[in-house]
Amino acid sequence: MAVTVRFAPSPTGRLHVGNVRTAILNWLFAKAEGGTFMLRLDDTDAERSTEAFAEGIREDLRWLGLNWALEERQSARVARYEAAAEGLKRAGRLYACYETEDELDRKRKRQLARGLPPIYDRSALKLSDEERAALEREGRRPHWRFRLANSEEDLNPLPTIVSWNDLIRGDQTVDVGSLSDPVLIRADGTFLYTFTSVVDDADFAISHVIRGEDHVTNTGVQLQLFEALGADPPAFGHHSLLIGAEGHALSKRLGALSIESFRAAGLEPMAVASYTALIGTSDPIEPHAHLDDLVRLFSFAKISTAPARFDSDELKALNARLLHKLPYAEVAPRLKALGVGGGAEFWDAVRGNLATLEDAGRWWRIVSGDVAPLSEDRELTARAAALLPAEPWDDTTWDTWVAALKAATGRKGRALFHPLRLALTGLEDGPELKALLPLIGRAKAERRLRGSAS
RNA sequence: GGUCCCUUCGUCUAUCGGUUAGGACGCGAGAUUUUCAAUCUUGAAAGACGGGUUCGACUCCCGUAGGGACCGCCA
Repeated sequence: MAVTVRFAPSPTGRLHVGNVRTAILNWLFAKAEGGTFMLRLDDTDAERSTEAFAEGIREDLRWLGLNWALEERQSARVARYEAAAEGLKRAGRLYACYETEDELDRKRKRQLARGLPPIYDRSALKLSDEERAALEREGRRPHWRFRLANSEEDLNPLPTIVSWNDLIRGDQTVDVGSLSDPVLIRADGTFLYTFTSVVDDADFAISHVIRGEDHVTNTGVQLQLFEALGADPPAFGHHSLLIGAEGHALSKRLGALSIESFRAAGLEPMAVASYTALIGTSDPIEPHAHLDDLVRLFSFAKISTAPARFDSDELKALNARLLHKLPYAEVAPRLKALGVGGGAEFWDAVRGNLATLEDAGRWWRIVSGDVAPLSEDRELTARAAALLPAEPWDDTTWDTWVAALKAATGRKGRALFHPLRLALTGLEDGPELKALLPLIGRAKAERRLRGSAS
């Protein structure tokens, strides 16, 4: 069977870590199986869905390198949903309800107050044709519910326990007998996610649905919908959700966790991809330079069922580690775009000190641009300037120079190197001076050691 | 109120009845860099709690506690 998976965000916001974990798990699985990855925009909520968010989501996906073979949007498939709904109505699985949202809300509260589960009581099922007509005359428009199998109400009881073998969680069961019949069609005639998702999964022959564990009960309902629609259901896999570093639900301050913000903070897409693909799995969370590496690692068996903590400090550290191991060839074009020169020699000198790639630009300016030196010990740096060897310089220059300086001043260790670093770079810390010195060059080095900006 | 899921070093996790409970990140130490960072080596660090079952439980069962999810005319 051909593998086809879909990532189905609703364009009501930008992508965040949780979303992206679902996206990348789907993408990785598709690639591992030589299958198809589809982007489906679930925009049935017209109130909140916007084209700007849809484009933002595409942008986020592209930035991560998660390409999709086809794209669909649910708002364009209404005719198809109408046809499917007709079939359900004919089969008696879809029934008209006339309660207002207010009435339903009160009903739920009453049930809860009495210690009962807030389940729809199916009173609409008992309405006579005359009653329905009267309600319609009042101006009420019906919304439609899908009648779940329920042995209590059915003359020919269907089993209420729905089960499947979850790709990640193993054998799962959901008792739909304890669930409300889901509303599939709003009073205004528009369709709800539970329904459109199933119709689409069937129509596009989705073979595997990989999503968050917040959907496990939905799966019970949707499995019944597949059956009612006469469609073969896909396999399901539900991963755990991410929680915050403090150990509580993540959903709160999602803005700070958007992919957009990671990009703005200068994080590497592969750091974000590595982190989201590996967190909550038994593989070590290590930086990988290519999505292919993550594809090779992918396995449902490695995905844990316990919620994992997302820690942005860990993401940042992973980003730094990724940069530290990246060879020059991988970053050369991007360095050029940042206006960074110096070739591989420069990159190898500074990469161990980078938190983001932009930092390379900072070091390039220190090496090639103007730096206001900090004078901690004018006498020492003046002696140092006088002892600077003649050019040409190479990677032995530093050792020769330092040996001479040490002999002349008797200084060593921090007392010797700290003033030199401050004068040469204007900073407390940074890459090895031995590698930096030839990059700075004699003229600049001398002026900086003498205390003038250069 | 109901249903489902989870709980091993600080963090992500391995173990699928018998292990010195392993790895990775982080942390400590050492080496190297005659400074800082990077790098290498090395060390400390864990089975939530209480009951069972068993010759033997991290592993199986029950309970407790804690955490997560769902119960929408959101997705």
